[in-house]
Amino acid sequence: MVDGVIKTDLIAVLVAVTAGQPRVLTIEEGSALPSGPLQTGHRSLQSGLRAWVEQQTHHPLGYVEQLYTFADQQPGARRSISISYLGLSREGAAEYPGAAWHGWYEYFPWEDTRTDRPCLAPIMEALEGWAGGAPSKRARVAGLLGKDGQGWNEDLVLPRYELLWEAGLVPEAQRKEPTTEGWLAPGLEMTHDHRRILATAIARLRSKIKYRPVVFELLPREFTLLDLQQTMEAIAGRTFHKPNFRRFIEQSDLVEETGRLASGLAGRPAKLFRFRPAVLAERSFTGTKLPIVK
Amino acid sequence: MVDGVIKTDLIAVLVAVTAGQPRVLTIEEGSALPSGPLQTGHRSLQSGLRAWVEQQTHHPLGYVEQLYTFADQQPGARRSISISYLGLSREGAAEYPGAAWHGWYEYFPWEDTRTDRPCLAPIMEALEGWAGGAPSKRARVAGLLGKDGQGWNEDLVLPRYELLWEAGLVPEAQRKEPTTEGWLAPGLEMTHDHRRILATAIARLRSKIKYRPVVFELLPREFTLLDLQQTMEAIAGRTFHKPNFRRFIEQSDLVEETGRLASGLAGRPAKLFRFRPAVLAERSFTGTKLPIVK
DNA sequence: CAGATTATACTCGTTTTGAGTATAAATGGA
DNA sequence: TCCATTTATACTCAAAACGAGTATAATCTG
Repeated sequence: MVDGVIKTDLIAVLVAVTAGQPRVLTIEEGSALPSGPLQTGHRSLQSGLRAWVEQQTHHPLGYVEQLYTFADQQPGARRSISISYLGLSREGAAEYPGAAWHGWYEYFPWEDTRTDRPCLAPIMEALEGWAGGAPSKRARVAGLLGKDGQGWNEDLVLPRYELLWEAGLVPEAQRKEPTTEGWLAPGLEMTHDHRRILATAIARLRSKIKYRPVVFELLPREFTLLDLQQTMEAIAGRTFHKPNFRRFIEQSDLVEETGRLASGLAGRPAKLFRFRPAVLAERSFTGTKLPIVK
Repeated sequence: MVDGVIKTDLIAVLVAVTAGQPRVLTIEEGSALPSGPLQTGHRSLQSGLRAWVEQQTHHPLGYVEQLYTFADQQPGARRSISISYLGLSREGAAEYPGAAWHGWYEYFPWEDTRTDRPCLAPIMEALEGWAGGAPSKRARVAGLLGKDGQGWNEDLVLPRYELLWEAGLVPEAQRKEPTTEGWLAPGLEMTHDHRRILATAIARLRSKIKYRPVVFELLPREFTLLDLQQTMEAIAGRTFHKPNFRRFIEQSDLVEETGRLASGLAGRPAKLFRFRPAVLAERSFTGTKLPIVK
């Protein structure tokens, strides 16, 4: 093996939000993300990624941004590099055999604070058992999970996952060094470090949506303000204060009325909006915080 | 050449702030960043980076975070991947032959808005000439450079550099397709795409410093509030309102008094501060905007 | 000791947040 | 038909944060 010469994989986390649930495009029964090796024929990293995703899922790749580059440390085996990407899109009508959309909270049930989280209590208990009397470990658990949801920071998806890994509460951790068969946190598993990559993608999207207008990649051309709010709530895993959310959207000059009304549903019909052209051409939306309900 | 097997380089942007000037560690007379191929002996990407930086500059690598992964598209040549990193540190006393700290505004004179920028007028002029009558190009120029510093967004370092590249105003652009010998923007050049990587690093740091307490990596253990302000100003390339900056720091619970006073300089001696332990253990500092002087 | 220099402490009006209430326009069943 | 239900939209109001100043304190220099 020549120094500096290495196998390179491209991995995609493709996200859509359907009916208030964020979903991720998977292959192999939801246990893996679309991926494949970078090949000589690929003109660029992104076009290589595009080729693999379209071959494996027949889903077109829209907005894409780079996430992170990992090195796999397989002892004995050839080293490999994984370059991961986050893509935003909408769930298509056509399904392709082998490809399926899965709710991302199936993989991270503790990350959805919009509803009650029955899983949280046992996780806290297991983590406190793991931390024992060590003050630094106890502080880490408290800082990442918060006391009864107090001070929950939705951006810390990856540190929380890594904490569960260190505590041996996710099956992936058992793969490398199978210790005592203990209690495991709920949530679907993935091959290799794909679940870790998904955690990275969720964190990135949760953080980015606050200061960059990327939501519109996830919505149809026309939508109601409630659609917009629920899409952002789904991603953040939190609920927002409705009047303040509207004010926030108005102030940021994000959308404009189309003049049409939504129909069919119960209650007073909502106005339909579209994103303003300046927003689509990448604009501010800067710095403001989301009006999260306490 | 086997599919998916590729040469991988590690590149470091090491930043320090000395005497109110941000500096970057370079080799080869300031024309290149420390870098080298990933090797079999390297235990991880970061440890490989560490080895190269220490070999080429004898400077220890402290806080490091990944920046971006590029693919080089050399027609005919073997494809290569570059994984770039941002490191924060302090300028050491010892110098190593071949390694040198250069002010980062030597490479991007137009990015330092703390003082007058005589370079800005000719750059605007050249860009307006390039844009001609095309409205989309004119809008892009106006949005990125602002009208006489109005609405300058310090985070857009990379888009501005790319604009200059497209307009043929940086020498790197001439390397690929040497066109007419026109006027060039001031600023030092670098090999390959190293100046582009530096732009990425500056942008990342400017953005990150607003919502994460990373400054302390750049300051000594004890410092005055003015030291802190000037370090942040150097990075942002802007000046802040002093009373409001102090209020901002107090509110964010970032620092605590050490009880000692700075000595030796003119004027009333300043209290010395240190970062609070909770900050070093990665805490909030979230969302707030910097008190920029208008 | 006077003046320059730097640090630090307040003030004050404006904007932005957080939280809540009131009214409007549809649907659906009694 | 009418009334309860549901959803949308429009205001209100106090607290906190922000932007832009001014005033005072403690040093050094000559």
